[in-house]
Amino acid sequence: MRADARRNRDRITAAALALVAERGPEVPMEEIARAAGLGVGTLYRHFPDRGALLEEISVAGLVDLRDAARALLDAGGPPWAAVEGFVAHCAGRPLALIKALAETVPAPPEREELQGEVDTLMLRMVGAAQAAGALRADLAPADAVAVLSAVVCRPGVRAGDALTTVLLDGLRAR
Amino acid sequence: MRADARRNRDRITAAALALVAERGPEVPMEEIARAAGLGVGTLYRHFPDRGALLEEISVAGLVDLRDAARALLDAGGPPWAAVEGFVAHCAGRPLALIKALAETVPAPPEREELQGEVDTLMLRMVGAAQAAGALRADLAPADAVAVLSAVVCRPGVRAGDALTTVLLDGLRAR
Amino acid sequence: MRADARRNRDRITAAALALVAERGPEVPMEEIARAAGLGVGTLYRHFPDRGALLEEISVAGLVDLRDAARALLDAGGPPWAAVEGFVAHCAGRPLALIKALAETVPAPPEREELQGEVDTLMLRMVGAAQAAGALRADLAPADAVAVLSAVVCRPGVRAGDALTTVLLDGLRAR
Amino acid sequence: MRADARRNRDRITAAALALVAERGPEVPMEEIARAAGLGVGTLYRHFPDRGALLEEISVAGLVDLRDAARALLDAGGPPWAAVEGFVAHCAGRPLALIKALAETVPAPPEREELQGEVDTLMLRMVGAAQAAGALRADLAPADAVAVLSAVVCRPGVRAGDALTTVLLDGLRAR
DNA sequence: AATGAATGAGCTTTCATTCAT
DNA sequence: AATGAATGAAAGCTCATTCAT
Repeated sequence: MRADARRNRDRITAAALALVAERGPEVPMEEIARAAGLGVGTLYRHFPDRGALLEEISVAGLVDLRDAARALLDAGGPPWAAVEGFVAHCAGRPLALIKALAETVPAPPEREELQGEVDTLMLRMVGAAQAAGALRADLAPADAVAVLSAVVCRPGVRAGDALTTVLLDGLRAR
Repeated sequence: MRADARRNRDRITAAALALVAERGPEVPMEEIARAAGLGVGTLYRHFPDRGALLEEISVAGLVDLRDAARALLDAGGPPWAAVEGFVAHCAGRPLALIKALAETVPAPPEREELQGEVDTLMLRMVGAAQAAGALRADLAPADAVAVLSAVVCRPGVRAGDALTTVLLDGLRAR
Repeated sequence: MRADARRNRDRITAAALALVAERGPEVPMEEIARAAGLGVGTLYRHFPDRGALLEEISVAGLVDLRDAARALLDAGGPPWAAVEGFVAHCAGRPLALIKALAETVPAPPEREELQGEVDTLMLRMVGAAQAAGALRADLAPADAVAVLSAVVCRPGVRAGDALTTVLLDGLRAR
Repeated sequence: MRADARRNRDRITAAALALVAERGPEVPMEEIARAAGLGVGTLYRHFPDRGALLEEISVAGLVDLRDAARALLDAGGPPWAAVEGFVAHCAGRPLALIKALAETVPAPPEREELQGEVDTLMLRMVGAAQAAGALRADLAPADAVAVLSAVVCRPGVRAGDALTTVLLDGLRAR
């Protein structure tokens, strides 16, 4: 792939991410192109249709999530620190968007798989924290994961804000 | 207003609520009309444009919220019970939708005012719970309200589900 | 169907027939609409997409062909007269167009069936003429039908012109 | 012109001929280029626009036709044999396409002239056959030429097929 | 008053053509 | 000279809204 094509592709995904986050998944393709400083035709050369573009965005988000979860688990610190670190990592990322897209765009196999990896990693994270007695034991691991996901995916969450504080306190073993 | 007109109007708002909740705020007007068992023309007789219809939905939701909050406060029970009662009341209502609309559709004065009333009532509810020592005191009331909103605005929220439990536990004074 | 809708539908098919015959099956939909004195939206209300419109045209053409063939057979005149009459009927109709469409647009069951009826009727017509000793016997009936179709479908054929004269003389038994 | 440029040009016209015959005159330029194993840029280096490419195709077809007609006339065999030879020569060539293009693409002077030459040659061929008593005399030469064109321009024509047989028999003097 | 047909602006997508690499 | 990326105009189609029936 030519260097300029690569650069343009990246500009497009960045612009799309920003605009979709701000205005929803129906922003005119032309605006995305304009925001990327390109013509629509170029956008369509890189992504055959809107679906492909949205897919790219959601996949990139999941990759980021998976990598973060994996790094925290591999770091080998205290399990609860991994949970806190994960929440901090997610805060401020447009996960709401990614989740919304995951519901809108039909999932390609690639994304199914990624979603599965993320789920598995989060389950391990939560399970380890429970095993260490840091996370309350009266929740099924899957429920704890669901709680984490739900909070972390709200637009505008920030590490240390009231919601994450309450969430982490609510999850902690007494 | 004639009885049949009233009935038609109600059918329209019900259909719109259901369809917007299910398919997003861009559902074709024609589908809303069809779901209501009416022609588009009739829909437009009741609501001059899509904005007015969405507004109606969100206003109706806020009215319901305000009335519930007010009733719980007026009931005079223990303050924490009011908080739990509020969560229970909201369960199963499409508040997420209403909130989303509130961000999408420009707010008419009527809704601004309603929103203000709801905010005030929730602040009173939270303040009372803090005064009674039931709700942790290290949170600004406005932050506690934000957390409560987050609990209540999840689509599909149920009283007693994992997230509700965790967040209410996190809000409680130790 | 309302009277005005019916009228508009007919205008659309007439305009489409003329324009497609003149400029090929890719004429802008907007031009067809304009030629019919209508907006594009109306065109699309009647035909969900270009394919549906082309289909309508080709089906109408086949119906006409079938009816003509049937009438000539039922008239009970001399078999060769039916063949001549059929050629005369077809001359000047945009059958080339219909045939071209039949190759372009994927055939719906309705058209398959019509095509079958036309084929059957033409085979009967040709078979009768052979049985009567009017049409040369060294041609398989299906070949004779193919010859007839091919000539009759050329744009611009006219009854009595050189091509039809030569065709009929060439088909006649010596 | 360099040998490779020549080769590229020929590949392009061959690919264009095949694709246009198969899919109509609106095949994307990019597909023609791909079929020729080249980039679009190279295609445009050889032909300034689509019109020029189509023109090239139709001109090449007419040149072939003219040369064949001329050779048959110059061969000095029996006039009717020239007619049959002409039909045989055309079999398998996409003359229908060439004719269609001749109607679609505005004719440059070069093609006008070629067309004129072909017409003249065919008229001479037909005239000679009439003079020899082989071709029926009750047709104007131009009409006989039109019939001959019809024979020869069918896509898929083969010497000896049903239509060719019927029409040549129809043309023959009794 | 209800209906649903007509309108036309707006968005998606395609593709001829140009031009940087 | 060849390539294939970028452009933007044009065409298909959808849908909010209006208005004749």
